[in-house]
Amino acid sequence: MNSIDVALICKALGDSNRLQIVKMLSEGEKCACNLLERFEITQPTLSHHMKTLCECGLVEVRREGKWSHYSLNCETLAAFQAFIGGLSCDKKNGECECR
Amino acid sequence: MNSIDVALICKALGDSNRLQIVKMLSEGEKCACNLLERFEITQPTLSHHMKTLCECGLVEVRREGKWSHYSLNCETLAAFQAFIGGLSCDKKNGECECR
DNA sequence: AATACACATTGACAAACATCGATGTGAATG
DNA sequence: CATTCACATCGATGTTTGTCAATGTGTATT
Repeated sequence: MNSIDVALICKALGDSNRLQIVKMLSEGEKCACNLLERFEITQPTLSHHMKTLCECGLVEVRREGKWSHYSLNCETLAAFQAFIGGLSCDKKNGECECR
Repeated sequence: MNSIDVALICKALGDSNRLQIVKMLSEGEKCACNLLERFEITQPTLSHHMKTLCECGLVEVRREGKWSHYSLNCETLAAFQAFIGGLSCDKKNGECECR
């Protein structure tokens, strides 16, 4: 997973509502109407957020009749977790090479 | 670490330049001028990005004479990694309860 | 003290974004 | 077939954001 993909996912998670949605999906698959119940946003806004989450690859949708079931994409989530988990806070090599 | 803090960090990482900066800081402390060399942005823009990264707590600064040395904040990074790492893609509980 | 350097702040602006009401679409139901 | 339901799309709007040129601030150097 390259940096552009990671940045897209981070941008998607940078909205509080979308982060909450992802947290809910972390508990298991949810349909749109169940998600909508838990937020103080309108249905078009939720639909827009789900589109954003799907487009970055973090969320996938399973259509069944009238309903849309959303869940986290295992492959994307694992790659994203690997990227974030790979960051280190070591302070080594602190010399400034200016001038 | 609560969801608002995580969303702030994600928003900060949602810009490609800032994500690249964080990746560089993951290799060790860097001063602003060394960071500036590696991006095609002006100095005020870099300064603005560093402020964003510091305000979400992910980056900390050490001033030394004319130079500002930036590095990742271990505590914040660990908490963020724990949050992201805690997300699960299990598909359990997929029943839609709409009507 | 005058100058040069490293970085921050300000002000401006175009682009992107979150949100909503209105409307469209496809599936189920009567 | 008309209606209802679940969800997507469209168009509009106010807000946020990334970027830059200009300028300010504090430190080192001459």
